[in-house]
Amino acid sequence: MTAAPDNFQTVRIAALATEIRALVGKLKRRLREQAAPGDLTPSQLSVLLRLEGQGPATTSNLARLEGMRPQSMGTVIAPLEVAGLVSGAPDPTDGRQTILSLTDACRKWIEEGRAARQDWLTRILQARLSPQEQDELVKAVELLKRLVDD
Amino acid sequence: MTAAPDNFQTVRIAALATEIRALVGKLKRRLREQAAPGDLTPSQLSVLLRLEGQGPATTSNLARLEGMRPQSMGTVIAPLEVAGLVSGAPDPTDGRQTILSLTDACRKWIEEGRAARQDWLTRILQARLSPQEQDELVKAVELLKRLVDD
DNA sequence: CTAATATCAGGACAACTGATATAT
DNA sequence: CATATATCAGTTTTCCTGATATTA
Repeated sequence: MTAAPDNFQTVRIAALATEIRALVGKLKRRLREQAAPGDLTPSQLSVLLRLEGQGPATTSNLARLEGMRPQSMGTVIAPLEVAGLVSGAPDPTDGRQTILSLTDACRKWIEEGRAARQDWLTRILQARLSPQEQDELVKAVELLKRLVDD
Repeated sequence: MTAAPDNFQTVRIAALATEIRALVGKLKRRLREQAAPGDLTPSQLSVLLRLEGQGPATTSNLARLEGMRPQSMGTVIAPLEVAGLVSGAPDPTDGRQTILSLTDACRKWIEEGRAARQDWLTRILQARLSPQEQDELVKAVELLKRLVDD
């Protein structure tokens, strides 16, 4: 009846992993169903955050960092260029590459958006979690980011 | 220069929401790329967990709980029935409905799986998080489940 | 010539919407 | 007849694989 502590730990973690899998699927569905027409996809948001935090990069560069194929990254970025949030300039030393960077309009948009946005996820985070719970969530997101980013 | 505290809070939460969006997209990709051929999708896992925790239910019932259309839930469940993890019996009092419940084989499979599974997510949770960080993550997952399940 | 970047074309998957048969 | 369940069929989205042009 009594399992070894190691085994108990493994069971606990496997259950956590299963919960995370189920949660990711549900969260994804909720985010999509609540999305307004002009909203950015999670992938597009991730790219903008990365360009903001780490400076200009190429398509292949971003694709590697996001764990995605260059072809897929191309389709993620194209709408961002059309929307004027990202602009591409040819690398002067390597004709194959195009250096992508945030436009000034995008930086402004990010700052304004953070202050003004009242979308579904922001609303329920604010309305249904205590400040302490919000802190816990911030920490957990950092943990998961570490695992996913490798 | 100094914003009101409320505004500061809103900015912080909006940033958290953006991080969560980006994280969900990346986690989903990682889970898919690491998935073995016979693995269940997040939706299927979520259904099994729910049937395990709350007992038998119908397709529409599950669809509502998961925030999904009944047609979509049908395609989620069909492979589970083929695999013998879920079985359907006609409701004796309402001929329209089919009551879905876990098979004994599935209960056994869940328990064994939790003890033995060494998939990608379980591995990195175990290898790259301290026990304390694992606890933090468990708490955060509970918080998000509460928000998503409504 | 080999390797890397970027892009074009088509495919797979998991959700979606619309329409239909059946039962309440 | 109005409502609810379940399912058939086709569409959309976002990623994928394979193939190709260009440059290092």
